[in-house]
Amino acid sequence: MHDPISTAKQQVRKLVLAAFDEAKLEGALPDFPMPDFAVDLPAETSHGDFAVNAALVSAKPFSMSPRDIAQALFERIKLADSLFSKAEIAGPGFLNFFTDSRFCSDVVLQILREKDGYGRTDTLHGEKIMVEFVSANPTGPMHLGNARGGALGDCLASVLETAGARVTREFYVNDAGNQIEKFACSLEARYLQLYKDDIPFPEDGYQGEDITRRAEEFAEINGDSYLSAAPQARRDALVAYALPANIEQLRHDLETYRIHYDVWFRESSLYESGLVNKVLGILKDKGATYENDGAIWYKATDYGAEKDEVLVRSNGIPTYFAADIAYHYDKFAVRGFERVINVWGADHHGHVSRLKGAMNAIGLDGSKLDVVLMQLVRLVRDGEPVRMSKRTGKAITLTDLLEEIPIDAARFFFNLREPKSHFEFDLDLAVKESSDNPVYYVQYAHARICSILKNLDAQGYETDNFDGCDLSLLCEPDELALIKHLAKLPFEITAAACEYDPARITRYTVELAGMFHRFYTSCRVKDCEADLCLARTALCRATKQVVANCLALLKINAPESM
RNA sequence: GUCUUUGUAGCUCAGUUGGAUAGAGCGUCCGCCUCCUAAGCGGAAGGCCAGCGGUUCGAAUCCGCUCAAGGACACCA
Repeated sequence: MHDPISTAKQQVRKLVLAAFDEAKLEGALPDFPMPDFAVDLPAETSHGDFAVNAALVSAKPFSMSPRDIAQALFERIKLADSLFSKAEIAGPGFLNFFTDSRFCSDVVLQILREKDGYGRTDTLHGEKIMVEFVSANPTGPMHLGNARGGALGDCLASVLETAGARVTREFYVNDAGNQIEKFACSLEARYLQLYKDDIPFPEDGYQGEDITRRAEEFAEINGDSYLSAAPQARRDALVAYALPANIEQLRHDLETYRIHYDVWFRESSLYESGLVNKVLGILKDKGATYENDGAIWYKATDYGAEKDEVLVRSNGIPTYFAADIAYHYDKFAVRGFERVINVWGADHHGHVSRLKGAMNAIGLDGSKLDVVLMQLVRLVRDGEPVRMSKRTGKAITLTDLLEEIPIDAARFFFNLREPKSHFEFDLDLAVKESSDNPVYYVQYAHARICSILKNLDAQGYETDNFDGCDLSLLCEPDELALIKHLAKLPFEITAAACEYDPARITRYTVELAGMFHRFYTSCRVKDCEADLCLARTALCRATKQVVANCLALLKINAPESM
């Protein structure tokens, strides 16, 4: 529950502000408030562990040169009893702070103590958050966009949990509305085609083989008994069979992908509970609707939109938009989520402001809804783009993908980049079980550590009890770099949670693996002096713990051997 | 046309919210196993941060315009 980086940053800030107050009292600096300044982690190790730009940002208001301000502050900074052993003025006026060896020792001890709890913070204070993701249409199998959305949403939820939120993972089942109608007509055509020639397939129907397969399954159970049934009854029966089967398939495929939902929320339940009508009533009472051409419209233009939207079609059936407003009413007003995050494909971006506006219109706070827009995936094989339209039926499905590449690789790759990046998924690379593939690089680090510990253990070395271990012996550059990176995990979790970017953790893990491999190459654990050996064993164990914690969060296996 | 995302090494991408000499992986070239896993490590080459202006101590990052690519603009979801 403790973040070493944030703690150190706060201490730096306090030290600088105390020095500033003293300098003001002594007349060395003018009696102005200190402007906001940053405490950064420099990329360059020679710039110390924490860099402060206070002197640069205050140069103008103080009408002084940055170096002079830095000097005045530097002379009054008291490092006694702090986490730092040294401060210095550098470059145009930065104040750089160097951590004491105690900082690194404490980090290793903290990890060994907190074990799989290391990385957790209370940043979000138990906030009740829903993450709704994938929510693929139950009219067919999932595609690669769902694969990305799944890995992203699931890991985002994990990151929020690790940052202290109470998170619900939810799948919105679109089991009502137009696409179900289309689904029914497609199934009906396939069913009839089993028995008759010259049955036309609907022009806008779902052409996937899965539809044909469901129709065949239905025929195996019911035979031709529905040939003579009334069309509506026939379609209802087909949907009553195929829809639950499809939903079960979605659930199964997602479980295979290691995604487990807390709630499967059905769109149809919004009609059954009357919530859609209730929300339409609220909008009407607020005067936010009007009638035109037999349809009920929502005055979106009153709430910042460019044009109005249909809520109820002239045929009396509410639109998806109406149901979505009701759905979000349910999320906030009925179930009391403090924050809701929806992971959507970027092709839905136009819907974001409309929905938020409508939430405001019915008295909710649209700013509590955050939508993570994810750019769609472009699949590439042999350097050629692969089309993935559901309607062509030639789509690569999530299931196809997972048969072709390991789940570890899929989850890793789909979480390697920011949601908003235009993603090019190289199938050939993901399939490769070689060092080109970064997931193996990370897993190998874990396996390597396990192997070291196993060897030490077999030879009678202590690998689990580090009482009295002198961790200050860890002072090689590669050791310090590794420990300082270990220290960043809680900070990275917080950043990933705040920025809705779980890919930060994947990248952090790759960097961590690299630092371990470097440490491994330059520092031998075995065959060195006993105290140093014990300290390095402790560092190995701590590193193993952090790699394992990250991979657990991403739901990627951490192998003991490879 | 309007809105939106993106443009950084040959390729795929980072860049800690405006900081110091712009980084990593892959690919290319050159090295490193008598030794805890070489699925590893080190080094070299590779850049007008799409372009032009602006804001200030300081810009890949912020604000305009231009160019290029993806996406959205339904009584679909």
